[in-house]
Amino acid sequence: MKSTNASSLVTLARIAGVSVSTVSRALSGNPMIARATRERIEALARDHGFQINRAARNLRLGRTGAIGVVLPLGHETQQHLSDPFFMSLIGPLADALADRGYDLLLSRVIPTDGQWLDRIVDGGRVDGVLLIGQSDQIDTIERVAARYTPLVVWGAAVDGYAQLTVGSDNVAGGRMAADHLLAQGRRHLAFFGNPDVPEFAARHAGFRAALAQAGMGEGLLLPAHLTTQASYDAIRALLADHPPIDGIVAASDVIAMSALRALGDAGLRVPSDVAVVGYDDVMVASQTTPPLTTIRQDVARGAALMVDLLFDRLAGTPAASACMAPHLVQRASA
Amino acid sequence: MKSTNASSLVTLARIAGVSVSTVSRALSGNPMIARATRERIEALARDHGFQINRAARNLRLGRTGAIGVVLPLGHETQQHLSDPFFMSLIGPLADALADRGYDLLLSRVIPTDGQWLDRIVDGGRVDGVLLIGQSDQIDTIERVAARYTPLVVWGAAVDGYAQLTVGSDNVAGGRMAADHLLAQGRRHLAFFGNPDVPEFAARHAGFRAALAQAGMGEGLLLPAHLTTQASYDAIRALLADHPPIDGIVAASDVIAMSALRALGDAGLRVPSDVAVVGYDDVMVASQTTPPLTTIRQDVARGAALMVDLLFDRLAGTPAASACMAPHLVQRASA
DNA sequence: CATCAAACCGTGACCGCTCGCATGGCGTGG
DNA sequence: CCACGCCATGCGAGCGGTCACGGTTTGATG
Repeated sequence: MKSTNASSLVTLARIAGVSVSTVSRALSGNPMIARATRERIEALARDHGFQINRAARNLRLGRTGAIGVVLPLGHETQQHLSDPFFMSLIGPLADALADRGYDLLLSRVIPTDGQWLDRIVDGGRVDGVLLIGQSDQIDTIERVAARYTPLVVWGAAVDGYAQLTVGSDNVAGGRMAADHLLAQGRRHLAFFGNPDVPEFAARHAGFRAALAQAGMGEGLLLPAHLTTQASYDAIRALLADHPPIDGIVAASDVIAMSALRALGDAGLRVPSDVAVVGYDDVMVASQTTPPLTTIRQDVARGAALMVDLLFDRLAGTPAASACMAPHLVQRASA
Repeated sequence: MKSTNASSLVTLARIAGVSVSTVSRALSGNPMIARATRERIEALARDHGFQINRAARNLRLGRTGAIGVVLPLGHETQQHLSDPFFMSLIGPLADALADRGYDLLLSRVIPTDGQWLDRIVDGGRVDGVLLIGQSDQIDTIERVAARYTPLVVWGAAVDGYAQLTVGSDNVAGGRMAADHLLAQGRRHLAFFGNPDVPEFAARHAGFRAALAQAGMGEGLLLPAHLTTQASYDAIRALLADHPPIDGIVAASDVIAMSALRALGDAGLRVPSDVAVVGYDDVMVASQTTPPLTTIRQDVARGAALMVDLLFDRLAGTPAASACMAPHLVQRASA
């Protein structure tokens, strides 16, 4: 008997022969309503395809019912491409938020001033914010996080910063990548990635720690940008000097892919001449030639964690930054 | 004087010394309000960081202020990975909708029955729906499109179907890819892709048309799935028979990348032994080895078009499906 | 100086929902 | 048999806007 969509609670109430408030309570599972009544009303609602008006409900409850998911694109102003790793977080986030009855309000921002995040949290359009990556905006984020609690960011937990973060242990990941290369007998390692991005800085720190521990010095640092063309160019330029490199740790798979291509174009073979390990294990990492050895982060778990922490914050429950252990996925590039 | 967020129209009205309705009208640009008054109120609103409560506004106006962007994942039930091409559409869509003051409500659905789209459009949570891809759900989409007009789908315009679509000319694209291979002297062509997806079917049609015109017969069809592993396996299996293939048109870049890897693993060189052309020109297409020759679709323009058409529909203006010309991006794989 | 439009602005109802409080019905002890 | 308490339900205000309608100025005009 799927009839025309009963437009409001009053319609349903009239049909059921009870008051509006009874219907409201029945549908929201309020125990004050007798079981029989509730079940009768629920059945009626189902038959008439009735769904509560969220806008009205949220207005009354003084909330928006939406969570902002924002992608800051601070480090890549020339192109609008977003990192495939971050894009892959969005799907699981959408699912997790939907499970909790919240809408996901997506926005991308290219930070032009220090106020971009203030505008979002003060806009009154969301009950909380999930930041996908710190980009090079960690200070702005920190300032806002100090006054706005329902904010969770994917990225690095940096000492002295209070922002609530979820991420993998980037130091461990960087170390893992370097150790893997060292274990293969590689001796001249380079790290490709812009250390202005906190996650990359942490990976670089892990990389250096591994080298230091092995007594291999500092290693080389190439602060490659995230855009593919820029990093390709930078890598080509570096390679032109024929530095004695036999192992590369890339701060992301995207950079690793640029490296793969640059190495190939420079006549170097991977992994025989130089081994490459990436970071993230994005979907295409297994499809490169050779398939990319990389440090995997658990996207699905990370998304779930971010949402959990955010709702802890919304509920006033104390919440602590979460750090997940990354692990090495060995393929052919190293 | 950025003070505490003036919480409502009445607060601002009190501050401005006018009535609530005047503030409402001033802020919505109603010409009934004197210019001076309006500007004064606008300044006040700005100073106090006041932003209109969208939930209340939308409730009163009887709309939701949100557009649903939905990713149907019909053809890839085992994995949740979404096609990078579709993911890349989301960013520009978010921007275009934000420009129009609408929120973007993202959801992914794995169609389990024929009602998934009905639930979305009848849910009353969105004013319109943008479907990212037809997947294998074209009939469900068509049924809903017949009764629900604010619906635009990215995909193929199929003869006899009334749904409003935006997409590139897939037949032309498929033909273009095949012609490119034929022009290089390739004679034994194969098409990799599942023709249950309407866009892929159209690309395949173009592929066959090109072969027919060149008198090269039908070509080979491998209905590869979209998941990378499945398509890789299928391609390896095909290659194991050593068919006389010297050119491959892949229905998407993701499939092309699987093909590249499968060919390499089978000891075949690209492009000398077999040339490969992909479809979409996703970000990583330029990073494969060899870089992928592919058929490019203009994502940004497509996103803008989808939003334009949707708002035409919302306004009651007649709108027609749009078809954009694809073009060949020649790199090294063919 | 009275009159009247035009131009502005204020009043109040209402969008659909939630929840504090009032109310009705019924079982039970005195 | 009545007073009392408790449980299930109804009443109505109000969340923050919008807009139809009516009221008040203002300036031009007879």
